[in-house]
Amino acid sequence: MSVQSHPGRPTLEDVAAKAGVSRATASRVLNSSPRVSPEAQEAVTAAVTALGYQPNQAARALVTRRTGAVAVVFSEPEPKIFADPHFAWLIRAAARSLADADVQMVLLLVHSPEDMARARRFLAGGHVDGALVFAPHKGDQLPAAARKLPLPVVYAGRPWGPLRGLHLVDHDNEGGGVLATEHLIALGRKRIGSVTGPLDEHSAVDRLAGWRAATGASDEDVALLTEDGGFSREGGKRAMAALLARVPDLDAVFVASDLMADGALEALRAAGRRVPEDVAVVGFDDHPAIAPHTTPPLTTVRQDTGDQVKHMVTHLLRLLREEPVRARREVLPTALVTRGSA
Amino acid sequence: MSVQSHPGRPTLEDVAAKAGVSRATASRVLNSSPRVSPEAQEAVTAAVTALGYQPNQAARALVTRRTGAVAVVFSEPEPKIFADPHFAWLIRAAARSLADADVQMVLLLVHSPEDMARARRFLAGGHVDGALVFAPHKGDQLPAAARKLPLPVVYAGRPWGPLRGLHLVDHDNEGGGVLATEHLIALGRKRIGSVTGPLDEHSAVDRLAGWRAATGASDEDVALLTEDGGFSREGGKRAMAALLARVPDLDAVFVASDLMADGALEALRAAGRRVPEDVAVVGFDDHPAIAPHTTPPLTTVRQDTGDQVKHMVTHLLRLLREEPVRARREVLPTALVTRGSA
DNA sequence: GGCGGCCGTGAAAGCGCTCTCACCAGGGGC
DNA sequence: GCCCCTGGTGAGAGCGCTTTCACGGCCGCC
Repeated sequence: MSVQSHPGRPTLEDVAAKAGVSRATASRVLNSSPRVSPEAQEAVTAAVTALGYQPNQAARALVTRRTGAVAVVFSEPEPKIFADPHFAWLIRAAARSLADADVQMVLLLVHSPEDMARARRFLAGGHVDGALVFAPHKGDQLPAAARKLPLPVVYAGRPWGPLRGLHLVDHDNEGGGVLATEHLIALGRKRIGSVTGPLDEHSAVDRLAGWRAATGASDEDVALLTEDGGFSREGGKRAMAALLARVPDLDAVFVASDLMADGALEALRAAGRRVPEDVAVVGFDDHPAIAPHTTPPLTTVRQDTGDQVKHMVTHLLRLLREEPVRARREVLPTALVTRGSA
Repeated sequence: MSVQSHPGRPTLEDVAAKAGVSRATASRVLNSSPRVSPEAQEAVTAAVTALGYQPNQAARALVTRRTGAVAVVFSEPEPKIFADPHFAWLIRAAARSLADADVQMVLLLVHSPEDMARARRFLAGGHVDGALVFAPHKGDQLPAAARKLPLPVVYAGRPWGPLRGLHLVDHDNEGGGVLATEHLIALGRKRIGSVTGPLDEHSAVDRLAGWRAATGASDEDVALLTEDGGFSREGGKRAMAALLARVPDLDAVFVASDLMADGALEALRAAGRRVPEDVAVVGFDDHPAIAPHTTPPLTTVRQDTGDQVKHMVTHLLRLLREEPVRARREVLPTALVTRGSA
C-alpha cells in the first residue's frame, strides 16, 4: 500500500508522509542540514529510496534561484570547430569537470551574429548560473555583451578589450614561446623563424612575443621570419612553404600550434628538408592526438588544456558560491616536451 | 519612476502592473493565447520591452512540467571523441538544430560506467524533456536503461537490442554499401575488398552487408577480402596494408568511412599502388573536412549527418508535443559522390 | 426588448520546493 | 526552583508562473 494517493512522480510531501516527518525536515535531510536527528535522517533516507524520489529541479530552482546549470560558450567561426581537434578536447574537458561538480553543461556554439543574439538572450534569460566563455578573437562582441550581464563568467585565455573585472584562466603563452625558442637557440640554430597563429588571438600574439623576446628580432626580422598559419593544418603548411621560399637558409622554426606544425612538417618534407637535421621544429600544445604521432615526433610546448578547463570550472563554482577567489586571473605554466623534431 | 518597488529582475507581476492588466492577461500575451485584445497585447508587449522582462524559466517549468531542454548523449569510448571529426560535426549539427527550435542542449559525454550511472540519474531526474542518443556499440547499457525511463528518446542509427518501441533516424547504410560496390563493379574491377568499421556497430555491419550483397561474396571471401579498420585513420591504414599483403591482386576497395579511407590511401601510397589506376577506392560519409581534400579526392557515399540530426530533432520535438509521428523509424537515403579515387 | 452565447478579463489556486519563524522539550546555571 | 539556552521539529509563507473558473459586457438573434 502506497502512501501516495496520486499518480506521477513522488514529491517531497510523499517522502515526508512515508517517513512520518514534516516536509521541512525531509527537505533538511535532502540538503544535509546539520540539525536533524539520526532517526529522522534515516527514516527520510529510507523513504527516498523506497519511493525512488527525485527532487523536482524546477521547484528547487524557483526558490533557490539556482539552476544548477552552466553555459559553455564557444565563439568561433564555423570551420574551426570541425577541423581543430582542440575543440573536441575542450568540450570533453568541460563536460568532465562540470559533471564531476554535478552541474549540467549547456553547450552554446556561436558562429554568426544571429547565434550571438540568441546566446545573449539565453544568458540573460536566467537559464544558467554562470558561463565558461571561449571567445579569443579580436572584435568578438560576446565579452562586451557578457560583462553587462549579472552573470559570473570565466574566460579561457585573454579576450580582447578591457580586462578590468574579468575572470580568466590563461596559459603562459609568452613564456612557452620563450621556452621553445630558447631550446632552438641552445641547439645552436641561427636562423629561427616562426609560424604564428592568427594575430587576432591573444594566445597567438603572446607566443610570437615569446619568440621575439628570445630571438631579439627587429621589426624587419619579424616581417621576414614569421608567417601567419591561422592555427590550421593547411595554414601551417602554406606558411612553412612561404617561409622556406623567403628564407632558404632557415634552420629552425617555432610553430605556434601542433596542428600547424603537422602541416609545417609536411611542407618541409615536400621541400626536401630533413627534420631536425636541416630544420628543427618546435610546436605548441602537446596535443595528445598529434604531437606524439607526427614524423618525426614533435618537440613541443606543453599546455594542459584539461587543467585549464578544470581551473575555469573551479573558479566559476567559487564565484557561484560567492566564495572569495584568490585572483581574478590565473596564468598556468607551460613546459617544453622534447621529442624528435628539435 | 519605475513600477517595480523591489529590486532584481522584473516579474510578470511588474509587467502586468505597467501594462495595466492582470498577471493572467500578461501571461496570455507571452504565450500568444488567441483570446487577447489587440490593445492588451500591445500594452503588454510594450511593458515587456520597457522593463527588459525575461520570464523565469524555473517558475514556468514548475507549472508546465516542461524544462525546455533536451539532452544529447554520446556513449562512446574516450579516444574516439577526439580523433573522429564526425563527432564535432554531430555536436555542431545538434547545437544548431536545437537552437533553431529554441530548446537548450545539455551535452552528456559517457565514457565510463560511472558516467553511465550519472547520465541515467540525470535523465531520470527530470532535468530535460527528452534525449537524443548516440550509442552505436553492441553491449552498451544506455539504450536498455533509457527505455525504462518515461522520457522520449530518439536514437541516431540502430542501437543494439530489441528495436520495439524505439524511435530512431538511420541512414541507409546497406544501400550505400551497395552503391559504392556497384560503382566499383561498373568500373570493371574484379577483386574488390572492403575495409570495414568495427562490427559491434550496426552501421559498420550494414555497410559490409551492402558490399557483400553487391559482390555476392562467400563466407571465405569475407574472411579474405575484408578487414576491420575500427573507424579510425590509423585502423584504416593498417587494415589496408593487411588486405594488400593478403590479396596482392586487389584492384578496388570499399572503405566504410572517409577517415579510414584517408588512412587507406596512405597505405596504398606506401605500397606503391596508384589510385585509382591500380586500386580504386570508395569511402563513406562524404565528410566535408576529409573527402574533398585527400589525394586523390575521394569518391565516397554521401550521408547527410546534419540532415540526420535535424530529423532526430524534429522527431523528438514532435514526440514532446505529443503529436503523431509518421513512423518510429526513419531511414535516410545515401548517394554516391564521384571524385578522383574511383 | 429579452435572452443566449461569446469574448476578453481578473481572481485565485496551485505547481514542489526552501527557509524563516515559532514552538517544545530538556538540560544546565544561578 | 526558575530561567535561559539549545537542538530538533513543524506550520506556513512564498518563489514566479500557468490555467481554471467565474464574471461582466456586448453582440446578434428571435
